Amino acid sequence: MTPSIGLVERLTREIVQTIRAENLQPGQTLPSAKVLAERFEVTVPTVREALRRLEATGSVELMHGSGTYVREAINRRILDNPHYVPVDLAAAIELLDARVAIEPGIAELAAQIQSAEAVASMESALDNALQVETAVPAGHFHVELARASGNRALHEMLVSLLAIHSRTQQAARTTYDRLRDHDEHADILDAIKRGDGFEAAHRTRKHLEAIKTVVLADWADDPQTDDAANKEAEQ
Amino acid sequence: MTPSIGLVERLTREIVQTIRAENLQPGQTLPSAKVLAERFEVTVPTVREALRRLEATGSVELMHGSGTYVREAINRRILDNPHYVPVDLAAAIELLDARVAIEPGIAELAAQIQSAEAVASMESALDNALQVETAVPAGHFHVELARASGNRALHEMLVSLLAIHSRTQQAARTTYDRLRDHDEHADILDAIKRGDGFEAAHRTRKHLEAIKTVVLADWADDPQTDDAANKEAEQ
DNA sequence: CGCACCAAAGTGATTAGATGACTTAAACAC
DNA sequence: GTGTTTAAGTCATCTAATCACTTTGGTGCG
Repeated sequence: MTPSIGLVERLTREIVQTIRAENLQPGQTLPSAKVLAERFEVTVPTVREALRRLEATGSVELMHGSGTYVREAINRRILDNPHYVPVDLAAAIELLDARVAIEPGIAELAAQIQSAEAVASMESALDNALQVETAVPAGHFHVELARASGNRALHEMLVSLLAIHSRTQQAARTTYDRLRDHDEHADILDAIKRGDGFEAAHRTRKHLEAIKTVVLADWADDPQTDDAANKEAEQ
Repeated sequence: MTPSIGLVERLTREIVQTIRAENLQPGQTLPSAKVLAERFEVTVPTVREALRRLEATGSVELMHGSGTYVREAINRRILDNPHYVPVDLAAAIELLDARVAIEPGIAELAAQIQSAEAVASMESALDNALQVETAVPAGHFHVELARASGNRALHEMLVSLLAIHSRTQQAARTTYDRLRDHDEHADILDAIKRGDGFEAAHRTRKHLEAIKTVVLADWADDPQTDDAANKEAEQ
């Protein structure tokens, strides 16, 4: 039924199934390439090609001299393209538009769920943002908000959007006021804690639209050099 | 500045940049592995590892005896995890919930945009669905709807969601009435053509919730064998 | 005893060359 | 002109070896 699928692809699936069968958790190591090669009766280069596939999707990480480690993304459905080359500001705006489209719904779900620990995570994220120069990953308020929705697909989508956004030039240039950001997050969280889904959604939308406005304003003040931007836009 | 990044990862980036620099479009072939090896002054196995990474994310495809082809996903930001092992019905419901959360917003955007060609694509998808046993990919009404939103990130998210859903056992078992599906799609499209974003969003939400109801009903009638399901659920 | 240094083992990284299998298209025969 | 055959190009996989990095455990000095 699967007549002509390559050996590497089959091997990749077998490795994934092995990880799941042996219940290997993120952080744990896989057997060495040599051992895997013997177990699946292939050679080391073939195993390495399979591992490179898994590496590209963040399912594993190959660490020189140390070993091959299972990574979180093995449990993710939605990923960001690690080979995507970010370009223009229009793409950054597009990402913000996407967030405007989906995050209000996420906030509404979070308000309905009302998980205690999720609320705690969001409060924690609220504090962290004021102190550490927290990057995009975990601990980010919007990520915790998405986690609080209880829907892993939505959570993974938002993580992906933010990961892509962080690779954009505009990410660093955006100068959204730290305190204002904090206050608006607090307002959203407040609505969630009250279980007011409608208000949480509304505040989230306004918050993101405000960010978008700032980004656009920054752009107007100091338009970037968009050599590669035009080529991307016309396609 | 990039102290200890592997040779393969660097090579992968260089290949992507080469593709973009030479403006290679999906369907076109890359130079042979041997040529790439000489150009970047590495050996063939190293090139192959880099290509396997790109293959895992759908950016390229290696075809035995033919060549290495550029694929559409090289322009995608959001991907579905090709190594994800689908499991239980709960995950399928989660995907539908995610769609309920984001698709109404997409429909609203589509109604605001009102692209003529996008509307044509949706009408085409409407007809196809009644005739061909169209699978998940292009031509699917909901995919065209997402495309009509004008936001590529949203479009890619929906494609990813549907791709994952298609790999679920429940995908085939869902027996949503073909005619009812068509009629509800037509109703959504009708609202979009009128520019009524609110109504388009509302009808989209109702449509997806109805599908969810049917899936749940199917499950109640004929509960599946969920050996692997429980392990996933408790985590 | 405790700490620093060092050596060895394990592992991944990369290279090298060779063989096999598949695809495509050109050359050829009919 | 059509069909077959042949040859070249390409990916697929293997074998073998060397290099680089990490970790660990010991060894010896203080």
